[in-house]
Amino acid sequence: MAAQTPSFMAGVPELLVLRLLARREMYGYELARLIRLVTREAISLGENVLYPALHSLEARGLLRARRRTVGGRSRVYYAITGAGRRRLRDLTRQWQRIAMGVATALAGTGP
Amino acid sequence: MAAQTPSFMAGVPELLVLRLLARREMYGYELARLIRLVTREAISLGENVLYPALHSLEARGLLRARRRTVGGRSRVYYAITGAGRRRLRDLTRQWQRIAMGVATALAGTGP
DNA sequence: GTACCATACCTCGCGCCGCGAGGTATGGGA
DNA sequence: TCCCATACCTCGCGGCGCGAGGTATGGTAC
Repeated sequence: MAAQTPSFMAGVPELLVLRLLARREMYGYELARLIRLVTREAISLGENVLYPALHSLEARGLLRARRRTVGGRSRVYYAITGAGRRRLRDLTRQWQRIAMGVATALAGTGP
Repeated sequence: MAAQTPSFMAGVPELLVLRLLARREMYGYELARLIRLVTREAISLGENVLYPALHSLEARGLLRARRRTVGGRSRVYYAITGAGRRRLRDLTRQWQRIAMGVATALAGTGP
């Protein structure tokens, strides 16, 4: 019924994850830190958001996961697939369309 | 489980409605058309999205509704309240924070 | 050796909300 | 009379963020 805190976050985790993994292979914990860094603390994804998102993306064939042990630590590295890159392009376009629309509306005359 | 089409639209209707009503009192159907116009077709809110949003905003005291008959047509006009304007400021800040973060992340070197 | 923290992964359940798919009523022009 | 634009509404599905939990291990400090 009542909207408490509309988060504006819908779809953003998927977009950011695909975007960052398009640069290089990474593991979950690393992604979480990098997202905070790269958005200058504006966006912070909890692990309860990040991990389910990664699993979903992998299940849909947009990411590929492989287990590696680095420095005694076991990690799950994720790499973007071809389908993932296509998806990234789509999402980027969608995001820019919406963001442009909102920006235009907000910019209209007056307070 | 699987995300089909993450819409990036969460919270956007509320933000746009408050923004446009901050300029002047309007009725639902008018809002729907104006949103398409003001976002240059980038955003189009169906009435199934708009009306529940208006009801929710009214129930939360962010809008005030009054019935008027204009040219034989019965319309429900909505006006923003003081709480509505405060909410608008909050949402605008939140939106800009997220949008800024995403833009920064997307702008990072190379696709 | 043990307390503690950062690292690194995970799940469950709630609740919000967009959205497809419907429905009703009326005024005005063809 | 038919039809369309206007003007309002509801129900139900399903995605998804997010709070709140849980587990295991390596390194550092006491």
